[in-house]
Formats: sequence, structure tokens, C-alpha cells
Amino acid sequence: MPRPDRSPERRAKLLPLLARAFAELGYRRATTAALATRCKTQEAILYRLWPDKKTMFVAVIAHVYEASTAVWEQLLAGKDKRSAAERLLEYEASHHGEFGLYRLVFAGLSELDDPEVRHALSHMYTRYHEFIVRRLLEHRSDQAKAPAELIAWALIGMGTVSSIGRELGLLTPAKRRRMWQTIGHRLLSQHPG
Amino acid sequence: MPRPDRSPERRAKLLPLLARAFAELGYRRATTAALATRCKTQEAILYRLWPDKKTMFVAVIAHVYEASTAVWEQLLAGKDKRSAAERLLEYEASHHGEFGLYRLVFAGLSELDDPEVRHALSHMYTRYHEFIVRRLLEHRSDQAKAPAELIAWALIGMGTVSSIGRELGLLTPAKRRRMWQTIGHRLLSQHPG
DNA sequence: ATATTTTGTTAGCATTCACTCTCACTCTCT
DNA sequence: AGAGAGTGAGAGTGAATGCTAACAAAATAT
Repeated sequence: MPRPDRSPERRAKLLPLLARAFAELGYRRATTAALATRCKTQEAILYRLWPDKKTMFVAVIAHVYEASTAVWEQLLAGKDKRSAAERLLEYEASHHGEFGLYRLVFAGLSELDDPEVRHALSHMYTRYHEFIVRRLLEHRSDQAKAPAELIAWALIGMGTVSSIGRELGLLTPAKRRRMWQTIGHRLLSQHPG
Repeated sequence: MPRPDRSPERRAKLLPLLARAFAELGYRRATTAALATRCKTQEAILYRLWPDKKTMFVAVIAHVYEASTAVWEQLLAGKDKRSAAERLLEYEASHHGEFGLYRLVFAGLSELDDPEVRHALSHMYTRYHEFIVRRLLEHRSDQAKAPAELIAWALIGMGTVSSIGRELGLLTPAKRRRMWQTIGHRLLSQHPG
């Protein structure tokens, strides 16, 4: 009978390339022609793997989230006497933004007005937030859940402004590091509310 | 001689409408046709007032910044025993995002890759940041400048995540208020570093 | 081998959109 | 009154772009 379908493997191989393209260019500027070029293939091929461009974008959101949490899980798996929250903080201080996750959020919110995309972004953000909340609760077992949730949002906000500041050349790497270290640690160690 | 040129007044009248359009739709989706409709005029008219769409966007960035600082200045002019920083915090807790400033930032960063736009955004952010730093230093005269700058960035980050959370339906108005109140006040009252 | 399905490649279509041309009309100042 | 410039309105254009059609080539099963 016929040759087997390699579509799933193909999709998995191309997703990182698509992710880079969307993160670097945004949604509109990542034209289907540009996407194809960066994947070293043709537009028609992409359209055989995904029904349309929007679906590619949604797939990229899920992929980027999974890629970054995979890195985190690996990071936290190593032995270290510091709490998971502290290690996460230190990691983000020097690596924040490398997956371009915030860029996808900007693009999704400002360039598209689509329920599917919003849902994908909501889902991603929710899980991202929950992950941080769990680490915060581990860090201080006496802490209540409600304030930990607010702290987690504030940390995500710091990550976002950190990326914006970098993009606009307003926050040097040194300042960004100091922000994570000083403000981040303060948020970790305190009981708000 | 000829009739006088009413272009400046015209531009001033239209800028708020353009600002709304860009903030609500982003850059690409705010087509010149859409802009004209919202201004109740024609595309050709807009092109007589500004050379191109990008220039309209840059003008809008400056306008929105000025409009929001004008509101702040007015807010801080009123008599109140609380510090300016505290009043600002309370105001932002319930009004953050009403000028769509963060939306312009998202659109500018993700939809355009233009030096002029980046410069306009940098400039706006810098002044925004400086304004907050000044209020922080007033709030605590014993505070050093460097940590105040970091706190200001963290507050801006909280504003940004607050807007994202609202747009994605992840942060209810009540939670946003509590975030500003609890985390915001903690950042205000502490000496990091 | 050959049937059957996937993969590669090219060309093209329909639409959208930033921007312009044109021309009639109106206002203000001498 | 009338010159000179601003204003209103509409159609139109060329380029970009999402997406599809059509067909050749290659690979895997029997």
C-alpha cells in the first residue's frame, strides 16, 4: 500500500522555526512566504500541514509554552539547596524572553481579534501563572494561596517589562539582573496583604 | 489673500479619534479606511494632514502620553494628605489602561520594525518612568535613586500585566485592585537592595 | 512492477490596503 | 468681486499576501 504519512514528525520539526518567525516578526509581518522561507520549504507544504495561518500561530503558542516549561522542569530537577522559586528567579534574571513568549502575546493581542487565539493565550498564561504559584507555595509553606497568586502576577509583569525594556534599549542587562534580584527577592520573601 | 490653514486645529481634533482606533485595533487592522471612517472623513483628508500612516501612529503615541500625564498632573494637584505616589497607585488600581497606552506599545513593537516608532516609544517610556521615579523619591526622601528606578519599572510591569490579564479575562477587576493595593504598597514602602 | 499515496514545485487568483489623482467647491483676504 | 488657497469626495492603482490548483516526482506497500 501507500507510503506512510510523516506529517506529525514534519509538524514537530517545523514548529520551532515557525515560533522563531512569529516571535521575531509578529503575526502580519510573518507572511506565509516568509514562514516558508525560514522553514526552507514552500507555502503549499505548510498549508498541507496546517489548514491556515491562524492555526499555525495557535500551534506555535502551545509549542513555545511547552518548550519553556520543559526547560524549567529540567532546571528544577537538578540538585540545589535553594528553593525552586529562587532558582527560577535567578534563571529568569539572565534568560528571560529567550523563547519570545511575550512577543507572541503582543502579536496575538494586538494583531488578531480571534476567539481561538485568545483562548490559546489565556490557557498558556493560566498554566504559566499556576506553575509559578506552585513554586511560590513550595518556597514558603506558611504562605496563603491568594497573596501568592498576586505575587506571581507581579513577577510575570516584571518579566514583561523586562522584555519591553530590553527591546527598547531602556534596561541594560545589568539593570534587568538587578531588578530580578532585588525586587524579585523582596516579593519572594514577603507576605503582602 | 487665501483662506487660512486650519490644519493644526484639525490634527488636534482628530488625534484622539486616531488614538482610540490604533489602541482598539492595533496598527495593521487600523486600516486607513477604518481611520477615516472613525474620523468621519476621507482617507485623502488624513493624507493631507500627515504624510503617511506611520507618522499618524507616531503622533498618536505622543498624544496619548501627553493626555495621560495631563490627567496625572491634575490628579496630583488636588489637596490630599497622602503622598503623590500613593494617590497615583490608587488611581492606577482602578483606571489603568484606559488610555490604551500599553496597546500602542504592543502594536508598535510587534507590528512595526521602524526606528522612528521605536524612538517614539522609547521616549514615551522614559518620560513615563521618570515621572514615576520622581513621585517615588518624593514619597520617601531617604530613598536612593537607583532602587527607586527599579521599583518604578516593576510598577510599570504590574500595569502591563494588569492590562494583559484584563484583556484575557484572567484578572478580575477586584483582583487587579488588590494587586495594586497590596504589591504596590509593598514596593512603595520598602528599600530593596 | 505497479498501484497508491505522500511530497515537491510552480503558477496564479482574489482580496486587501496604503496611497494618489482629479475635479468640483468654498472660504478668506485684498 | 475675484484671485488664491483650503476642503470635500470619489474613484483608482500597484503592490503585497493568504490561500489554492495542478501536476510531476518519489517512496512504500503488495
